[in-house]
Amino acid sequence: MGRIPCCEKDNVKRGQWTPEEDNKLSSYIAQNGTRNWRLIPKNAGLQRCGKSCRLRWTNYLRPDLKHGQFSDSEEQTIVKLHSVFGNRWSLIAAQLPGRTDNDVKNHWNTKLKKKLSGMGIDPVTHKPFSHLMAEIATTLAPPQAAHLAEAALGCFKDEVLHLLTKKPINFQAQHSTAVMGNDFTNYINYRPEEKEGTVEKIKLGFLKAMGEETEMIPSNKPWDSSAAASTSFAMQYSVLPTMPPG
DNA sequence: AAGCTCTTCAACCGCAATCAC
DNA sequence: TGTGATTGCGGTTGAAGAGCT
Repeated sequence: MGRIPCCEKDNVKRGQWTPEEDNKLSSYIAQNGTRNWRLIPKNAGLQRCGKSCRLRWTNYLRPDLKHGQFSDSEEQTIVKLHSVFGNRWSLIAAQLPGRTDNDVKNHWNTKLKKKLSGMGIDPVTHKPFSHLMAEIATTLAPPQAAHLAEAALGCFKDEVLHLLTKKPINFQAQHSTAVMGNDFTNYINYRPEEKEGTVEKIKLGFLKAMGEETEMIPSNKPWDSSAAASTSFAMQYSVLPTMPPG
């Protein structure tokens, strides 16, 4: 049996909308409203499925939509609401006049997620990665923790690699209005001095999780980034090499 | 200049919720 | 109250343009 299709796919055009189609749809809706999407394409003289018309109208043609860049305050709102509601895009978009759920979702996936990751914050839990690593390391017995930590590193390997090998993240600067505005300082509730501890916490957490001797690099020695790179890959594949000698 | 990769965002898909009868 | 139709939602895809080598 299977699902009943929402429309006859053979007779329906797909892909990008033309200005002519937009005009037809807009003028039809201006005169008749948006009742019964199934009939709208037929009545408006469009070879489109009703679902496609609804999407085009709600995401692009509606006169009350904003089409420009997201402002800093809009971004702050999205991040805050996402930390509470998760991927409930329509709920989040409802708090942003003129923005659609699709807009918010796209902006989150293409910009905000990366922004948070780059700041060392997990975009799913909204916690700093260092905290997640520490939680993994401290809440489980070593044998299970080792496997879970491996899995976690697989997920976060890009961010961890960034932390360990690329330029240090400047938490002070990241808290500034240049990135997320003043409110963001309150949103991430941790202190600038955590910068110093981030790498150490990750190393400690994994050493602990792996049941290794917690041999630490003396804090006055610089972290060898090439060794760090191989270390993080090694951790991904469950072999944790000895930390570089001091 | 050409080809490749990356990013963006409009559009599609399928499922779930809601509505109408 | 049950059932089919419609609408809403979130995940995913792919075309187009930008950037890089």
